[in-house]
Amino acid sequence: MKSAPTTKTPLVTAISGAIRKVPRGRVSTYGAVARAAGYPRCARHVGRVLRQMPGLPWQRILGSGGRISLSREAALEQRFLLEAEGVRFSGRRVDLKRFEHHFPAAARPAKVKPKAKLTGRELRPKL
DNA sequence: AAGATGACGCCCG
DNA sequence: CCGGGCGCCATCT
Repeated sequence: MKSAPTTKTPLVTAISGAIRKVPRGRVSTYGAVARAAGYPRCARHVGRVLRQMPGLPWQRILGSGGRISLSREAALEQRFLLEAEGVRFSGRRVDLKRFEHHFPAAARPAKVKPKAKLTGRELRPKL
């Protein structure tokens, strides 16, 4: 097999827990889930968890801006499942204003390196 | 132990 | 709006 069956690291537990809280008819994003789980910089790992943990409402997790971040076919299925539970699309994306699930409160940021508070390109002076 | 990976996110042109 | 690039970071090989 390719990867470990159920690698239950704290990160996986926290992230899958957050994903499970997204109710039917609502959606969230990789980044939001990561933050809610206490791992603000681990948006990428959310996808990994969705892949390895069975039983998660994977279709409710979207990329930033409410866009589906899966390959064509899988994207079709995700959209289909979401529409089936009442989530509607505006073009290629879901209107997060109306369907995004708001997590109560992000657990205390797990031991993530303090690093900089700046985001994305900004922490790179590039000059 | 070092390098590669990836269901991401953000900025730029 | 879209593609190109790079930063993040836990896991996997």
